[in-house]
This record gives sequence, structure tokens and C-alpha cells, in this order.
Amino acid sequence: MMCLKKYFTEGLIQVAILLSLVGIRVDVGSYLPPSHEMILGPTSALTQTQFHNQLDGQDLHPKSVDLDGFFTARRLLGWVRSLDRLRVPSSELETWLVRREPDALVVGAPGQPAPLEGGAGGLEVHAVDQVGSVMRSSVVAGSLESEYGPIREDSPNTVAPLLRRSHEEEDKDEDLYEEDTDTLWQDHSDRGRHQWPEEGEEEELVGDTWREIWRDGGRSYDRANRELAQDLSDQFASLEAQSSMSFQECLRLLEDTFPFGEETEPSDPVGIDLGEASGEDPTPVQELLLSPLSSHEDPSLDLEQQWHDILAIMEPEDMDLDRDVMQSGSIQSSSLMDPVHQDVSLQQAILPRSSQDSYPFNPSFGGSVPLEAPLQLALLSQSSSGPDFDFNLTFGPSDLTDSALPLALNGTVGNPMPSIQSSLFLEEPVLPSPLGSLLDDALLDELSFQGLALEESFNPTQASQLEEELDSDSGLSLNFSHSPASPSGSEASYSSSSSSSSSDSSVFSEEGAVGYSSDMEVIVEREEGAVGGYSPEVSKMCSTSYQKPGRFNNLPWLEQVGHDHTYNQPRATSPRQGNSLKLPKSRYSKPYEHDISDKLWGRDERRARTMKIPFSNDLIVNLPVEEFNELLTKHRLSEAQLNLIRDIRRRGKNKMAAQNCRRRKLDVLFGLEEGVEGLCRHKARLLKEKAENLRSVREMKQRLSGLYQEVFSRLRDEQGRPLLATDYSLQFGNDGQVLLATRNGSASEQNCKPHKKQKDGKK
DNA sequence: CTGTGGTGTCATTTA
DNA sequence: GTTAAATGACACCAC
Repeated sequence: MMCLKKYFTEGLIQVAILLSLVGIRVDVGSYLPPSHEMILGPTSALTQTQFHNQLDGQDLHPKSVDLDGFFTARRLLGWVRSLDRLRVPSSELETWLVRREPDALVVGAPGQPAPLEGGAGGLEVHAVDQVGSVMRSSVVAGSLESEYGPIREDSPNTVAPLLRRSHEEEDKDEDLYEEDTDTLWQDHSDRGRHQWPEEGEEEELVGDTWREIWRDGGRSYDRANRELAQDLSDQFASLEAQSSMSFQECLRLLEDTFPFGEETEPSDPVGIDLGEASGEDPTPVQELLLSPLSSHEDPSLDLEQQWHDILAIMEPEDMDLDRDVMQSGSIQSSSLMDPVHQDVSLQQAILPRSSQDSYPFNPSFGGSVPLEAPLQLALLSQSSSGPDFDFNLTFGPSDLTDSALPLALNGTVGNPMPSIQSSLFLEEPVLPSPLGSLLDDALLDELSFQGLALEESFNPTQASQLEEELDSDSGLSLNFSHSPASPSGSEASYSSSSSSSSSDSSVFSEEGAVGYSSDMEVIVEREEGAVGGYSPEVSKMCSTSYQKPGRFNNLPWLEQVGHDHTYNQPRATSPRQGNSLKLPKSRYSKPYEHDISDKLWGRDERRARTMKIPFSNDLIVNLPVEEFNELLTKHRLSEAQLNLIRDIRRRGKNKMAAQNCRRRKLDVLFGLEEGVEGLCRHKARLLKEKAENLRSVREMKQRLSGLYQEVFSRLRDEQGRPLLATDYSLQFGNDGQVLLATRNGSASEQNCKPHKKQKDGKK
């Protein structure tokens, strides 16, 4: 049923697109608000231009909340894989193609036949060739996507939820896991952004709907092309029918008569169109293409900022974890928690508090993913080398283990965007994305791509294992592995998220300056999902939310951290966002923080505390079923507690699902809007070409007519009288001979004067 | 005060 | 049968 419903809806939209192509006005715009409005809301007033102007890239899309961390690992792996395997969903490709039409033509239509060269066939070829050229241009499609992507992330009201929370219901838990996932999201936004949906199972992120719609849209697009070509062909055919000789014959005659090649052909639809087209759409993509690195770079700055953020936040987190470990012996005993606590203890043992910079990545490691423990260990040891250790070394391993090092990518890889852009779109436009076996190659590819020294530490088998782990354990653990013992784990995510968000913002802003596209959204979205599924919006919120006094009531260092992250403020570009940011900030800075902090706790969190639930809501929500059940069984919980826990889990999951769902909807809408716009542009261009071709044909007919007159003016019958073109027609034999035939049936053929008309010679 | 958009939650369906 | 995910619908809140 759902499928039918979905297809019906999509079908309607496709029909609309088709109709618009065919010429029937379908005002989709009336149904689809401007993309930026759809995404950012009318208040945001975030037009593309505006977006470009917001170089700080602060506007993070509030809706791109991706909640499922389950796919984090896979997506990241997919992203890694995408580094070498260029892959672009046909839908995106088509979107881009439409946008890139002009350039595509320029680039891809070099072999356009001369107008007179092939008659109808030539024209048809032209039309077809356009498609081909467009397709060829797909190689550079990546740039477009990358340039447009950030828009989604740049959403304004990240803080809206915060505001709301600050009012009455204290949704600490929501904040916790939102921010946790957000952290992941942000962390991986850099890399995940370039990643296309990997596995078919992840369709929920990309949205099968989206893909299918786009695929179908692409079909429509192709159909439109074909229709146009056919149309032109038909027109030529009709012209042929109108004239007494075939078009080929006319052409041949003309060729023989005049040196056409030397003439300046006014009707060179291709040339004209191309020329116009080339200047027509100077999309930012071109910028990207020209200087892919220029727009996204400054890894050093990002790194620095991130590093500062991490340093600022890591410490509190660790402390918190310490406390948690101390407090929750029961949890420690839980096998479920073991990995996490291993991490913590390891870190505590190995790293002095100041050197726990690497910890931010720990949160990403699933507490339920035992395999990650060793990797983390390696990571920690590396990072323990000192505060100024090499980022590459520090972050590399985490990258290996996927989502662990969200921040890393920016800094480590430098700017992954360009390379990814270049590579991203080479892969098959075929929609059925390559699923299945991803891991090993992807990881290895990643290593080669990043050129990090990780290879030594990397083990393909490990990767495979990791993949399995990630698959099974899912991003759930990734998201919250750090939080099993306590909400403090969320703080870790906060820190990383905030820091990463800052870096992200820079990247986004740069990208934003380049362009805006749904493709990017999609990528971002995937990243979100890949990272743990939380949106930039949330990430933004994180910046403020981890300042919540409630959390830091007993954690002075956390308070400090909280007050430290003012770099997020400038992000408040939209009024709404600005307000949202202001309120929490002012509140947090007030002395009655404690009172308010209580209000900031989530309802469920509050209940959980009231009920003395021994584990965090994050854990409750994100733990895999088995582990969740195990957790419940390991604690003696009352029925009320169990019910509450289940409710918390259900609500939490549903909340994430809802956010996912909404984001998907927006993505679909946005993609459709893009598609419609692109198709309209394409249609306009095709119509223009058609007009050009018609004009060309008209001219050719005129010249042919003149040529006829010219020829007949030189022909004489036996009596030396001039022959009238109205009475005779020229016919071409296969041997190249030109014969005269009478036009009226009565006198037909008798007068077939074998005037061998070597006009060329004559002339 | 109303409309709009964002978000959380519930109920239901689907895989 | 259970679970997770998806989604429509509703309510609430902020603007």
C-alpha cells in the first residue's frame, strides 16, 4: 500500500514534469515553494545569493536532522569507497545535467554536424548529441553537488529546539542523543557529504522515493530529448515531402551548385546554441571545476578550530566519564558497557587529562563494538604523544574505524571535497547503487586517498570485521557508545560536534559560496545518517546546548567549556536562529542556571531520573535490541521503570525516525524542485534550438528555391526556350546524374531531358 | 489573534 | 511475534 501510495504521488509529479516538458504549462512552482523556503523556512529568507554571502556558513539546516546512527559506519565506509569509485545516482546526475546543459553542450557537442551536413539526420544527431554531451559532462557533475550541498546544512534554526526546551519540558535526553548523533553527524559531515548512498538498505536515508522520482524524471528528460529530436526529424521529413525532391537531393544539388562550406551559415544551431549556452549558465560549478581546491580549503584553520574545541571539551567529558565510572559500578559490570569503559579506562590510564584530545572520537566508537576497542587503543596511544601531535596520525585511525573521528576528515584529508567532487561523479549514473561488498576496498581506498600513514595500522580483515560490527551494532552504538555510563558521554559528543560544526561551517560556507544544490543535500543527508544521523541543526544546537548549566551543575569544567564556545554565535544568521541562540545563551549565563537547567532536562530524562533509571536515555534509545534487553535483565527494575524505559526507547527512536522522515520529505521536494527547474531550462533550450533549426531549414529552402531558379534559368528546351521550374523538376539519379522531369502528370516524363547538368562545371 | 513552520509524540503500517 | 523504521496525524510552541 505504501508503495502504491508513494508511486502514485511520485507519478503525479513526474507527470507534471513531463507535461511541462511537452509544453503544457504545469506550474509546479505554485505547489513547490522555493527550495530555500522549503528547507529553511520563509523566515530564513535564505536565498541562494544570500547563502553565498554567508561565508561563515552558519546557517545549518534545521531539518537535516539525521537520526539513525545505525548507518553511520556503513555510510562512512561508503564514502571512503566513493573516494575512488566515482558514483553518482542518476537522479543527481540528471539534476546536474540539467543545470549544466549549456556547458555540457559546449564541452560535449564538439562533433555537431554542420547544419546542412546531414539533413534531418544531422539534426537528429544534434539533438541526440546534446544528450550525449550532457552525459559526458557528468564527469564534472560532482562539483555542482559539492557546491550546492551545504545549503542544507546551513540551516538557520538550529537552536529552535533549544528554545523550546528551555521553556518547560526539560528534554535532557533528547538533547543528549540528539547532540550525540549530532556530533557524529557534524564530525562526518565533511566526509559523508561527499558520499552517495551506499547500500540499498540505506535507502531510507537517500530515500528510494527520491531516487526513483529522479530516475523517472531522468527518463522523462530523455524522452523529451528524443521527442524533440523526433519532432525535428519529422519537420524535415515534412519539408522533404513538400519539396519535389528529397532533402538529400536538395542538399546534394546545393552542394554542387554552391560552395556551401565557405558560406557563413547563419543557421548553425549548434554553434549558436553552444555559444550562448556556454555563457548562459556560469554556475558556481565552473568555479569549482576550475579551482576545486580553492573553494573549500583551509584545513589548517578548520583543524585549529576543531582542535581548540576538542581540547576545550574533552577534559570535562573525561571527567564526567570518570565520575560515571566511579558511580556506576553496575554498569561497568555490564558486558555491554565493557568496551566503552575500556576506552575510558584506557584513556585515563594512558592519557593525562590534558592529552585526551583524542577522546572526542571515542564517543563515536560503539560501546557495544568490541572490535573498536583495540583500534581506539591505538588511536589513544598515538594521540597521547602530545597536544601538538600530528593530526594525521591522531585522526587517521579513527577514520579507519569510520565515524570515530568526525572532525578528522577536514583536517586530516585537508579538504576532501574537491577530490571527492572530482571522483564522486564518475561512477555510474546508474541508480542501483553498488551495494554489498564495500568495506575492505573502501577502507584501503580511503587510506590511499588520504595518503595517511594509517596503512600500517590498517588491516583489511579488521575492516571487514569492523564493517560487520558496524552493520550489526549499527550507528546506534556509534552514537552513544560514549554515553553508556552516563549523560556525560553526551557531552563528549557535544564537544566534538561543536568543534566539528565550526569546521563544517567553514567548509559549508565556502561551498555555499559556490553554489547550492539538492545533490549536496543528499550527500549531506547521507552523511548525517552515516554519522549518526544528526543534523547540522542539532549540531548547532549542540554548541549552545552543551552549555546547559544543568549538565554542568556539578562539573565546573563543563561550565567553562560551555561558556567557551561562542564561536557558534555568528551562525545565527536567520532571525529565528538568532533569537533561539540568544535565549539560551542569556539564560545560561544567568545565576539561576540551576533552576533553568532543570527545565532543560528532557521530560523523559527527568522521569528517568525520578524513577532512578540506572542508565542514560541515550543508551536506552540507541542500544541494539539484544543489548537493550540484556541491559534490562541485568538490572533489577520495577515494572514502572521498565515501562518508562521502553517508552523512552520508543519515543526516542520515533523522534529520530520522524526527523528522518521529515528530512527525507524535504529532500524529495527539493530534488523535485530542482528537477523541474532543470527540466524547464532544458526544455527552453531545446525549444530555442528547435527555433534555430527551423530558421535554418527555412533559409535552406529559400536558397534551394533560388538555386532552382538559377538552374532553370540556364536550361533550355529543344527550341531554346527557357524551362520553367514550375513545369519541371530536377531529379537526381543514383549515378549522380540530374534529370529533368515534368511536374504535371500529363506531360510527365516525356520531357525527361537528359540535360546533364554539370552546373559546377558550367558555373 | 492568526497563520506558518518546526518539533515531538502517538498510532499505525511495513519490512 | 518482535523490532525498527516509516509515516500520517495531531498537539504544542515560537515567531
